[in-house]
Amino acid sequence: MPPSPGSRIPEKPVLEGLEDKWQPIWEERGLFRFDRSKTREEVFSIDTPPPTVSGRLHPGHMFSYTHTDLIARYQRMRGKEVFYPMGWDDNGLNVERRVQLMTGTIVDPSLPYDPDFVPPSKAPKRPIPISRPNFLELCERVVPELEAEYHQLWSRLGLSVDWSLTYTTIGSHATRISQIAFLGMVKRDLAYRAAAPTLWDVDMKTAVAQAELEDREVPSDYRRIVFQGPEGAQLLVDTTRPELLPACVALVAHPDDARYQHLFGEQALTPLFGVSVPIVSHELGDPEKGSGLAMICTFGDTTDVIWWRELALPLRALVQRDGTLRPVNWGTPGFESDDPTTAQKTYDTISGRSTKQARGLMIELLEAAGKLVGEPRPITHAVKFWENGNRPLEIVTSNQWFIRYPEREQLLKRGKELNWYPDFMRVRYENWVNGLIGDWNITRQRFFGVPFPVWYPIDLEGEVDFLSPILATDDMLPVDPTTTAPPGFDESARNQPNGFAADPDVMDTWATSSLSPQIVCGWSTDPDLFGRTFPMDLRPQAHEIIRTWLFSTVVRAHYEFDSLPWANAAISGFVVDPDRKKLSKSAANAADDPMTMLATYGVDGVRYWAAQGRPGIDMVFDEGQLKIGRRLATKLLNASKFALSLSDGAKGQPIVALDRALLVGLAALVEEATSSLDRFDYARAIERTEAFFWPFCDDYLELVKGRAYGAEGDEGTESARATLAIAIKTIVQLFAPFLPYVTEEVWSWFQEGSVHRSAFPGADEIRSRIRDADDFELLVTAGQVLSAIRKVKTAAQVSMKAEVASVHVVGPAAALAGLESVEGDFRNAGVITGAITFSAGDELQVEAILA
RNA sequence: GGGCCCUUAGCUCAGUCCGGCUAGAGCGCUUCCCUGACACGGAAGAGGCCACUGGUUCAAGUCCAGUAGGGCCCACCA
Repeated sequence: MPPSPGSRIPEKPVLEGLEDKWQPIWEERGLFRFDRSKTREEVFSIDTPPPTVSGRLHPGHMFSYTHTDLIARYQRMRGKEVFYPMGWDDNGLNVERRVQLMTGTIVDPSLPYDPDFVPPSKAPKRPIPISRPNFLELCERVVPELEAEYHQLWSRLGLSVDWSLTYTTIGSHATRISQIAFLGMVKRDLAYRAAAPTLWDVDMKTAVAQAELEDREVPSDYRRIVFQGPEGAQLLVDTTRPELLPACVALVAHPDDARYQHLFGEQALTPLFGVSVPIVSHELGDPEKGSGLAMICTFGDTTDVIWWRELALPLRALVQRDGTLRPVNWGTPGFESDDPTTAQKTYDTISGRSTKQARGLMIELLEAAGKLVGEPRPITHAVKFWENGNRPLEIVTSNQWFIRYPEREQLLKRGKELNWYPDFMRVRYENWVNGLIGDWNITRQRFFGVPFPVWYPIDLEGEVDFLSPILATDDMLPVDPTTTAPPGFDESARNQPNGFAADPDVMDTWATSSLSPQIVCGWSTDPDLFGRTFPMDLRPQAHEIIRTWLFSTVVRAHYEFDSLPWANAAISGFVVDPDRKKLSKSAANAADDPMTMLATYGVDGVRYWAAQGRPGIDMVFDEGQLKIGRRLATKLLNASKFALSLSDGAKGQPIVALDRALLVGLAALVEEATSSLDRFDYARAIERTEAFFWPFCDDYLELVKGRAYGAEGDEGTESARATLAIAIKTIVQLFAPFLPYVTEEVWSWFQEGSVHRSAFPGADEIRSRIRDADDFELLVTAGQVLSAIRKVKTAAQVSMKAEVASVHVVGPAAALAGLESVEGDFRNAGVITGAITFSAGDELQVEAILA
């Protein structure tokens, strides 16, 4: 028997302080602790996105993470044991860059470890070069600080995460899982090492994956270069990259291009370098572009790579990893020339220069030699950048680890198996799958990341064989090959002839993130947990990383388990500013600082705002919505207080027609909220609940409060009290996933335990209290009558408690029959002292005369 | 170049799947009311060629075709 609420309801309930009151209690009681005795059928498991801890916190973080929590709290109330871990993505280039900026350091792998190194308190202008081990130490110190910031925000926001299940993508567990999965794929020949042309960021000096590319429009100039064709003919070739002329390996045109048909199979001579190159045809040649004849260089862009591969052209690579042109001896194999002396003299001018510097010099040289035709023609074209980079990517050839992509059809089939919310997001996945080129390069030439658990043999001459890896054994994992020797070797053989060399690289961050289900569910380490949580129920994430995180996770689960990693993917939208641009991380202002928002509008207010964002739909950041959320929370507090004080110890049954009408609407609401939340459409659920709640306060409460105040034992009074008790309990539960703090507070006034572990209301239970003839319309009509009476008072500019002498209601007979039963409630709510009369008519009309 | 989504009141959005009363809500605005849950409140009101053009239909915000604008994803960038 719950204690009487009267004693527990505060005189003046307020929102302030509810977070500080309840959050520690939830934590202390382990309310969201995962109970691993539950079976897979009883569990709802969530593959939480581990946020990259490198950026400034902004409203978008609260937005999408609230969405997931709404689902988690709902599923928990539906009786599911929710498996809701949280990860930190502290692995990868972004964090590495952040740590470098924060500490004012830069890694120089050639430096020895300095055990006494301490970074200056204020980051210096010029970064201090430090060793790789020193840098890793800094990361280990700084990253937890970054994570603490996020943890503070998440727990304040009321995320019902089980914080004992926290993981990091650089931690030893994630490292071990990444390495086990990697070695397994190598053994099954699903991962392999190869030298290949690779998109390369010359500033960060690392390979960049297709998924991290971004096109940017940049200005450039077309220059028209004169090649010498057969029999001295002049061939005009347009290019934006004249500096790559010495890397030219062929000229190409479309097979149907009449202007060049007679030249296919012939040779041309490059100007200045005198290199003989074939004239070839390929479908990708575009007669509309420039002269229709293009030079193929190794490598200027990804089309060059396609041409080079498909036409089996020779390699004449010049661009180095730092973005400069490497030294070349002209006249030697690979660089044959009709005139090696001129070629060398020309090339020496640009050798060692950056591609940009070389471009200017090459144009001058060509001009001086009379090999340029016409003026530069400025264009703007899309150039590939690393999404966080500053200079265009170059293409260099190096040794990299690749994961083979599954067959396209299989990937598309997985995409169809997955339930997408909203469904149209599947198209993005399919677009990406259909555009895949080559395999997935998972190598990064970085320092802060999961190392490859491999070494390479060194022969007697001291040459490293980078294509014959020595694999770590599973019992060694996690392993850092730069500090541990491979099986069968002693540390003294490191970097020695007939010894070994460590793989110098680390894995791409997605190579680890793609294993998030494996990491959290205990794959290969905790088979019992794995059996209770995998395949997971839900992957919530943003649409921008469908092509990366979602896609790569599907690939890994496909290989490892021949299944999907989860049944459902809920894709949230972005928070955008009023210009429809993604809310910029740099445009910081007080209004969109998360902690300020939470303090100003309360957590429940902020969560209300977030819940407006429907799955997959971007939402404009609007401070007004936060105010509304706060208002709703306050209203819930006050209305609950009132309803509970009236219904204290209610023992009767809802027998009055108006009361039963309310329950009809309530049951329908519960049904709609349930089906919406089952579809991850939390926005609709709260919208419907709110649309029920306000008229409940304004009309129903006003109508019945007089009756509920009545004498104990009176049937009408008992009916109103019983109905209020049912209604307020149900409403509080429906709001609970959205407004966890205020609902928990109200719940504590009249119930034991937490609302967040209570059973979500069922429509059938409510319907068991009503009869078929009951109709919600009665309440709607009664509300209209009440509204009409208020209108008269408003028009007369008098108080709502002004007395009404008489009321005459005209309306359809069916409506009137019910309304007559509400007469007493009208009297109380409308302050009607005189007669209330009814007469039949077509439309509802109300005439009220003030006293 | 291909694709997806969006366009409804000054603002932010429901309603479109499955066509059906006079197109809804909140914010903002105007006027009024301190009534015994709430003034961090309440009441009432003004405000809309549902982007445009055609079609289907007894009936179109809703279905079909096209156009324009915005956003995003993808693409071979000489």
